[in-house]
Amino acid sequence: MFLQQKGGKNMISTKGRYALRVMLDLARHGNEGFVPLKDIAERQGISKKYLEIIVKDLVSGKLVTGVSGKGGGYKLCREPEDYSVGEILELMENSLATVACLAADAPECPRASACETLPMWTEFDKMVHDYFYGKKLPDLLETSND
Amino acid sequence: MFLQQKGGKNMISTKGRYALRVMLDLARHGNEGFVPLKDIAERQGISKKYLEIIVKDLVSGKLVTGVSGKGGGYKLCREPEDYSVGEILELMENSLATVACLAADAPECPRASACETLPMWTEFDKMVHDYFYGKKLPDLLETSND
DNA sequence: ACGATTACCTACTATGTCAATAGGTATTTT
DNA sequence: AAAATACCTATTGACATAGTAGGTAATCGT
Repeated sequence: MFLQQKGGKNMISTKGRYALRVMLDLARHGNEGFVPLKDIAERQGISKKYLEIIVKDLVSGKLVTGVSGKGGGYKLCREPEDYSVGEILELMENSLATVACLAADAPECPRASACETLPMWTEFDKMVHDYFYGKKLPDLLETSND
Repeated sequence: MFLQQKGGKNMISTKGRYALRVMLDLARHGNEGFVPLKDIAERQGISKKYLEIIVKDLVSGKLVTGVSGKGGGYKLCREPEDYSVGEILELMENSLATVACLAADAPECPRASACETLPMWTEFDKMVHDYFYGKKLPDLLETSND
C-alpha cells in the first residue's frame, strides 16, 4: 500500500479515503451488475484483504449490497447523486467531529459556557459538515471524467 | 482533566486546543508582565504538568517567551492580533493537513494524477487552512468579552 | 453434483500517537 | 538563603490505525 498514517494523525484516515474510492469505483463501473472486489482492488491499487474490512462497513451501513458467488460482487444501493461524501466519511470514521468536545458521544463539558474557543470549534465543525454533505459522488467523477 | 480523546481520532487534539487556550489566556492577562503557568493552569482547569509540555512547544516555536524565577512566567512575543489560530494549531499538531496525501512530509503519491478524490482533499485542505489562518486571537476574545 | 468464484467472518499483530504523570535541575527575584 | 518559577528527561496506559491471515458460506456455470 502507499499512504498510511499509523496512529491516526490526519482527520481522514485511509479507511474513509479508501471507502470513498470504492464508492466512486462502483459509481463508475457498476452500470452493468455487480462489481467484484478483486477488480476494485486492482484498479485502485489497494489490498483486497483490507478492502474487505471497508466494504463490510459499507454493507452494514446500507450504502452498498453484495452477492456471493460467480458473477457476484458489490453494487450501490442508490443512484450516485444520492450519496454525499459526508455520509460515507461519517460512516467510516464513526464521526466527522473535529474536536472531542463536539463528538456525539462526548459528555457535556462543564466549561462550555465559559469556553472562549468553543464557538469557533462549533462554527468550524459546521463548515466541515456542510462541505462534505454538499459534495455528491458525481461531483467527484466529473472533474477527471470525459 | 476533562475532555481527552485517546488514540487520536479528532482532527484537533488536546495539545492544539489547550495551546490555543493558553494563548488566549496570555492575551487577556498578559497586559502587565509575565503570567505564571500556575495561574493559567488554575484558570483553565488544566494540569500544570501537561501545560508545561505545551508551553515548551510554544516557546520553541517563538510564539511566547518565558522567564524563570519569582515574578517570572510567560508572555506573548507579539500583539494578539498578530497571531492566527492556524499558526498556533499548525505548530502544535505539526501539520494541519487533513489527509496523509497532503502532509508536508508525504512522499508524492504515484496515483495523484489519476486520483479522483485528490482535488476534493486539496480544496478542503485549503478551506481549513484559510479558515484558521483568518482567525486571529482577538476574534475569539471578543465574543465572550465585555 | 462439482468446481470455481465470490462474499463474508473471526481473529491477530505491529506501530505510533495521545494524554498525561513523575521527578528532577536551572534560573531569577526578594 | 529561600522561594518561586521555568525548564528538562523519562515513563506509562490506552487506543486507533493499517493492515495480515486463514477460514466458511453462498452462488453460478457446466
